[in-house]
Amino acid sequence: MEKPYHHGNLKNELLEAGIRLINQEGEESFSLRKVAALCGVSHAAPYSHFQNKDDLLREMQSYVTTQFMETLEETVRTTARLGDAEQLVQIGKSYVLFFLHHPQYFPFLFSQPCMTIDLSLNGTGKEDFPPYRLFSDIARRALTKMGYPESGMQDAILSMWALVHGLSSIVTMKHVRYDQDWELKIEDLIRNTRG
Amino acid sequence: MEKPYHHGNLKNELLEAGIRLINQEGEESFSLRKVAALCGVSHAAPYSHFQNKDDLLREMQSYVTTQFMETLEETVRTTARLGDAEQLVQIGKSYVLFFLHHPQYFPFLFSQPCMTIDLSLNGTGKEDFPPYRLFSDIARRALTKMGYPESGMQDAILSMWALVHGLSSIVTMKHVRYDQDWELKIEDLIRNTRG
DNA sequence: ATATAATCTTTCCAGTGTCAAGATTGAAAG
DNA sequence: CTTTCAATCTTGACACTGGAAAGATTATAT
Repeated sequence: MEKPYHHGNLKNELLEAGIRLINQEGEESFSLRKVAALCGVSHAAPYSHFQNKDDLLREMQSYVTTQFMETLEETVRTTARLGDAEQLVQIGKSYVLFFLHHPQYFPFLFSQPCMTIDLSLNGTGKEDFPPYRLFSDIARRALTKMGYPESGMQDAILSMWALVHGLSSIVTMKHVRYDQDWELKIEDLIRNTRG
Repeated sequence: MEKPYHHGNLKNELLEAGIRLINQEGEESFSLRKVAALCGVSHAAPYSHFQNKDDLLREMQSYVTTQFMETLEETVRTTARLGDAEQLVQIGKSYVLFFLHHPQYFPFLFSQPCMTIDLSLNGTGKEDFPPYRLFSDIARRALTKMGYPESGMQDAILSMWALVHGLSSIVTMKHVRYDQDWELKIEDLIRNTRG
């Protein structure tokens, strides 16, 4: 069983091995050569599939963002019957839990300028970071049904997102001590906060 | 005018040159050797004052945290006459503005596990990240004066801090487009959100 | 079967963090 | 004032990193 010269599925394996590395050791000790070694391939092989290290990291971010979106969309589906306001709470919770379960993903996704979010008034939102866009859509629908005025809509959404995103940031800090159940706490905090 | 063999004030200059580097080029392209070169000193000279690169970075974080605290404490002083609730809003605004004005500081301070925050019930808070502790103290006083029950106090503080911290995170993302005045918006958002 | 393009390896280079050995100097002790 | 010593700084080395260049191998199209 000789190892073939051509790997066959190297690009995907590089992406997944890279993400595994991020999860285990964090962004700091990440290196192209380690990822190549994990795939049993020479240190320059990745350059056939990625322009450079940053390109690999960007595609990894995109890969993780897709996972993130799938998690959120799953939550959208399973909470469809709960009503808009409660669904919004659950999306927020799902958002924070994703990072609670994968703490390394938060700095990985947000330290670098990986995403675009257009908060300008004439922005279409088409190019926005998909998780933000999903949260924003659900929030807008919930607020609209609650009779929230369109004038303060974007601000309200922004402040709710800031809460959820800030909680994610806090929950993923290594040196934050908390002796209770984050999952319960997160839900409480989101539910009891109104923009 | 020969350069003396002994620099005289190298430790402080390394810290300040390092922080200048962070502000200009960000954390990514930061290197010990560049900092040494900026101080006109050999690449191994920093090892007389810091154990290693991480040690230098930690002291830089501590230095920046002190600046941050001075900014917040200045705000505490200048808003003392405004009443507790309004003072809390201004502290929150000051928190976010600090990072709006120094965007590189946010990932620099919070990507790595630089700080301790004890949210457990029996925590004294003595070892907490000072800016969080200051915010927490002001918030507790304001909420108490407003008759907020002690039972939900920590949660309320946490959710307000999450908002402020999350806004800081959002405001410092390079690819967030916003065509209006962040300063006004930040104040609005904090003022109109209630835990 | 041959040519071409894609994929992978090898080799090299500059830059990095870190360590060890030595050079220079300020400050304390005689 | 001289000697000693510890602090500070330099030089040189090492392993590791990202990246470029050139060549080897193999799949695919013609």
